Amino acid sequence: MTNHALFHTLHQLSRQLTNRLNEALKPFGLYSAQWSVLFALHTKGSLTQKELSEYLFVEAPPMTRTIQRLVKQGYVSQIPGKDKREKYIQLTEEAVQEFPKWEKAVLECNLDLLKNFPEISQNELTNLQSIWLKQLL
Amino acid sequence: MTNHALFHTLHQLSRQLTNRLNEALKPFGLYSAQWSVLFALHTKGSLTQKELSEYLFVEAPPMTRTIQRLVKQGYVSQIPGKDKREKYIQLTEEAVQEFPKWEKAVLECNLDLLKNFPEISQNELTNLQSIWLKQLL
DNA sequence: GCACATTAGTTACCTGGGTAATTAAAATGA
DNA sequence: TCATTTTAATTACCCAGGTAACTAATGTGC
Repeated sequence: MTNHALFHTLHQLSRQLTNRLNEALKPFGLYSAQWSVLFALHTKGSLTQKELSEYLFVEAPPMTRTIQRLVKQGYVSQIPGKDKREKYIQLTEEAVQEFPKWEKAVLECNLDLLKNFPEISQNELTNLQSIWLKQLL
Repeated sequence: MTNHALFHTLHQLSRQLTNRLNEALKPFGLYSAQWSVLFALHTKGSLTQKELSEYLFVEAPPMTRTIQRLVKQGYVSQIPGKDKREKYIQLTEEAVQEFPKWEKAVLECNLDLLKNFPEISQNELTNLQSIWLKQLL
């Protein structure tokens, strides 16, 4: 069963990457899940929690928690929508100011993670993963 | 930054696979982390918790928890070693009996996950992941 | 032998993600 | 209109994995 190796390796890889990212974000008091939200908001602008959780393929409850932590840290604000069930989430000024530092740290982390892994392999890997993931969703 | 897609996709894939595996194990009251321990013990025989956590690249505390749950369910027993700090973990008779059912469910799950993903691609993916992971550890 | 360092395992507490049940607002339909 | 259903977000409670601090047993050096 070579299958087994496939699943096992993927799991290990995912954990390694998350751990390293958390390490890189530590100086800023941020965690990987928070970063994914901040990054999404930075590229997409204001989003409801529903839109955020759909975009990041995460269920609503963990999204609520991550956002609450970001609110507490002052990096994100919740703005009631016209539909009063919805809450629009957006970066605070402080977050917009700090963002470049965070992004730099993440990019350096990613570069370090990939430094001995040829770019061609990276692209192949991305392609294969995307194809598989698309079939699973 | 195509990098971003690489990390994001890998993370999504890993979560999908874990969720599906948990779904497949649900009828047996088992979870993915428990299965990885049961599988390791089935192929390697008796192992200390230290050996188990090193083999599965998991820290000691989560391993303790997973094992305690397996003990409670009667699928694993802890046997004090000659070195009284160590605990040897091994499958109970019940676990040995049930194992084939569990394995069948997992194999079917894996087959289903891979059914539309060509075998060549599977092998490429496994190779690329292994190479990358080896560089990270 | 005995003080000290190391090691296996545990405990407490954190983030990350999941489901089930709940609440409040909006949409629907007779 | 008003009862019913749907939906966004939350709460409570799981499992998975991480670090820090602790306990108890084993090694080490003097």
